[in-house]
Amino acid sequence: MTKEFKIPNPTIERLAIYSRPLETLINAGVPIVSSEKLADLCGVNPAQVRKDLAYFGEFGVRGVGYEVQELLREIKRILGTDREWLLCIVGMGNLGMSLAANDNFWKRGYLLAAVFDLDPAKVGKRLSCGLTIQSARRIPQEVRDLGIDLGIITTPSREAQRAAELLFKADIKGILNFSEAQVRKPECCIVENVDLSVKLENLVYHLETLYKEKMKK
Amino acid sequence: MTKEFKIPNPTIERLAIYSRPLETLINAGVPIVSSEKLADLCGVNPAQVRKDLAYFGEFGVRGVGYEVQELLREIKRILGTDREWLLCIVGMGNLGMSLAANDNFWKRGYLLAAVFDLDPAKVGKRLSCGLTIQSARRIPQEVRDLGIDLGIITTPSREAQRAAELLFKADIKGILNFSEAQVRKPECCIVENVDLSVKLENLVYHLETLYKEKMKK
DNA sequence: CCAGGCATGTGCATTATTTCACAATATATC
DNA sequence: GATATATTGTGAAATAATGCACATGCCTGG
Repeated sequence: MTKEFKIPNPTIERLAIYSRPLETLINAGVPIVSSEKLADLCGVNPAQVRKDLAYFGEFGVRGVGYEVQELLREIKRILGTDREWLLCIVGMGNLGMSLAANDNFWKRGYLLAAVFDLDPAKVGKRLSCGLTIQSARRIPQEVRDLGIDLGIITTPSREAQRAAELLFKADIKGILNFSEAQVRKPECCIVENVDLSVKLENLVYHLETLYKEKMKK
Repeated sequence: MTKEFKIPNPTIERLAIYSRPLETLINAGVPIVSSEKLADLCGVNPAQVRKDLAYFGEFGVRGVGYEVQELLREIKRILGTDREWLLCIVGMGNLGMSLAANDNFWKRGYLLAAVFDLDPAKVGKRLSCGLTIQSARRIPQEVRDLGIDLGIITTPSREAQRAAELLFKADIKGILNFSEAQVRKPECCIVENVDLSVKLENLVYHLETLYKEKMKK
């Protein structure tokens, strides 16, 4: 099939999800996995798994299942995580520092190439990963020079726009925005927002609703 | 209208999103906001804003707009963030520590009541917020005693299930799971997964796709 | 007190996503 | 080699979410 048309966004997110248990299965030496098993491991519908994969090709063998290693390789190729991506972090507060030190990020072929902060007091500080915090003013230059692909914004909300502008100046292609602010962006740059409290509030809503329903009965 | 039936999940997530610029507008002393303005601030469609709100009542005035303070109050009431929620964090690695210190979380009426770790070496360490890291073994007892509503899992993936089990033992109602592992859970507990690398991979996919398309032309 | 303007609330069409159900096709068994 | 069994790939149905377009109703100014 391999239609390159209109892949649903949820499909992309799930492909990343699928890759987690696949890694585990590889470590466990499991050679083959069925859509049913994989779906179960990810908490989704088996037909969903098959359809998601079918957007990109026929990776399975009927009556058998999917070869685990091959499937993971294909998913990585689809997502683009089979090559190295250079990243930088802007905003070395708690969250920024924690991401810089977070294995889950860096073990998957992402390479943290620079870290910046708007606060002069933080500039010059050395991280355990070997990088030194640079002034955010250096972003346009440094991002270009190093060929950084992607920026992560972990500044306070009020500084997020400024951080973003600096990244735009370097013609950065993508931004992962952990601040709560909506960032105004040029056409050419993709911004993905990750608002951690939204998830928390979502959870609270569902708990509250559950509780209210219980009260009614 | 006030149908309490079948609220779309995306609606809930957006309500939380709407509350961010509303806080800013309040600080700026703006009394009224239109669905168009709010939609613009959040990067969504104005009709969407109106429809989302309409699920829960009529909060606006036709020909005028929404009273900012009242709207925020209503949204908080809907989400359940108008009352205090007690939280605990399990897994005091980089991410756990960073969340514990993250204002965005605690300023919104959430109260961090306890922090735990499975690693004995970390137990006893004191955080800047005043809490002391406790052994995860104490979770069932402590969560009950303090009446903690909600747990945040920031352990490595391989320990996530164990952390979750301990929380289940205390009959916790909700879990925000930052590990990459899918957690098997009983019916009565709501688990919300937040996989930070998924977002990164999503971004990478879109960049890669954009790039490939550019190559074709 | 009425008319004009404006922004909400909402029925309905459209679009997107999920799930079902089954044909297709591989392997294992006899 | 035929048959039973398993599991994929996929069209079509069902479900969910979005966005349009306009009737509705409030406010202002004359």
